[in-house]
Amino acid sequence: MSVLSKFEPNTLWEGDTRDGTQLVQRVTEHLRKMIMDGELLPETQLPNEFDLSTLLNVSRSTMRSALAILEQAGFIQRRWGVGTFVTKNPPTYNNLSLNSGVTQLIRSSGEEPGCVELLLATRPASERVSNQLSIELGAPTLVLERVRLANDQRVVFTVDFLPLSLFHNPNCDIPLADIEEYILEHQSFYDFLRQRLSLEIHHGIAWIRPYSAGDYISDKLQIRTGSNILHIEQVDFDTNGEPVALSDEYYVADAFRFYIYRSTQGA
Amino acid sequence: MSVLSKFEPNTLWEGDTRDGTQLVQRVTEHLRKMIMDGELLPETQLPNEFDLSTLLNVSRSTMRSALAILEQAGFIQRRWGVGTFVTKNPPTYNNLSLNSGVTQLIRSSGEEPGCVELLLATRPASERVSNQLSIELGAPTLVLERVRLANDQRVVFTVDFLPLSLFHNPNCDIPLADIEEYILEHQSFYDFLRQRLSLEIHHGIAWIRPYSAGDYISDKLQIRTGSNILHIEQVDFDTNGEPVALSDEYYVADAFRFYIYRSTQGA
DNA sequence: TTTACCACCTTGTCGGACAACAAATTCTCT
DNA sequence: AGAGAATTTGTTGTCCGACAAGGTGGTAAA
Repeated sequence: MSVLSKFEPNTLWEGDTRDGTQLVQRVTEHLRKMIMDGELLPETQLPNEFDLSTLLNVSRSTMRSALAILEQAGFIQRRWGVGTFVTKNPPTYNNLSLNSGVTQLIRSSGEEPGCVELLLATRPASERVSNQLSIELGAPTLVLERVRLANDQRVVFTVDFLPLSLFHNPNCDIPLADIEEYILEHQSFYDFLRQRLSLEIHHGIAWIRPYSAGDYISDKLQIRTGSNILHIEQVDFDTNGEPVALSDEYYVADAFRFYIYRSTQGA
Repeated sequence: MSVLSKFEPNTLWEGDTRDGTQLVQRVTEHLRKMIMDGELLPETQLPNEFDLSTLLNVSRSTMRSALAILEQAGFIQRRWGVGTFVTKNPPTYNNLSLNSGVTQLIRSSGEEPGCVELLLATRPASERVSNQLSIELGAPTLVLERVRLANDQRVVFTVDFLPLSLFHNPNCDIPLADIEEYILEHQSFYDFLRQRLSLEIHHGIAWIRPYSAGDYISDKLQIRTGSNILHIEQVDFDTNGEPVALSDEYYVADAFRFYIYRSTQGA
């Protein structure tokens, strides 16, 4: 009963075609958020599919698609003839499968994000950058270096590369100062891309490797040279599958616990 | 046309209720395998949903659920009113979201897996082990240490912990020698659990961190003390959500490239 | 030549029906 | 009264058919 009531006030989004996202995605997102926010505790049984669909004002088909996605991602488990339950250990915290930015990662760890030693510049694309972003070698790119803070402690050093053509083209011309101002205030590059360029990041592909801090990075993070570092090299793609940004993230060892839910299917 | 023909010989699995797996899962698995094996190349358009469903002999609803899962996992992309396409960069290689064992990881990298310095023993559960496996502190556990080879090169050192009660209880009693023999021949612990104990691993939760090789590990992997190591601590769960095994995997830096597909949803 | 419209193909959503499965309940026989 | 079998109930899994909504390309009109 009390579980049912949690879904009550959601007759929303009926004619809500604002952002073009699909119904299934919005329902999936809604339920995932309820689990991540702790509204639906682990091991609680959800209402049956029919009730759920009527409560959220969608058909059972769409509800089932959403549930299938959530099940594959490890948030819920469905038992034929029994019911649907929130997983015992849903992948809520620091889940690498969810492409949240560094700022949110820090915030979800319950700490206060910050930023120092911001450095904004333009540089010609190196071979690696040009390959990953599918642009010409030497093409001008925007480079954004930041030392990220969690409760005033240096935990991550990030370097972002974006083709300069995104900000400086016949359609728009955004001065670097605007970008710097926005980043200093909001801290999130994703938000900037969405709000100012209406550019939506669809997904990222990350490459994870252990690393040893060189002089430059150890200086940025104020740790000893040779300290353990987790290096994440990530390329972000837009809805069309085109690369948008290349990011290098250097994490101080054990500053965060990164988890991955690994589905055993495909052998 | 040639794309259609690839689905031809699959009127299978109609009355095939062998393992109790759902139709949606089998279809998902089938398509994912086709993509991973290169039968469906990136950016190729799939047949429309109706044709696909008839070709694979399932309803359109089932097909759609499978497609939803594959889309969320980054293998395909659907465009309303246009069609369904294989992603530009499908997460096929060394995808950490798929819980394949080390043996298969090595094999999928095109190298020959091997194993040396196998060590099988029983030890009382430490605090960490007892916590992760939900067993009593000091309860007897099976410990399996292995140095894994890729083309005769030492690349991973793995340590697996399993409650001894799995192998030694009123229902069954498997001597350690049997386990050792099986592992030496087949190398895969997952296979052993499935075949001999009919225990299916449903998923795992991995924790990733950079590490520095101590004396013991550097000796096992024959690298310098203090070398960079990628440490993956993983707990595997069965279908009921109960923990089955705890594994520590120590990867030589850059022996493999680990990728993760990160979906940008949930912000 | 350019533009507006329209037909066609695709995916998205809906609603209902039935099958398969699990658990609780009831019934029956001892 | 107790134990086991049959039934009922509730849930998820699968199927079918219909229509809405978006995209593309061709066609006809301006």
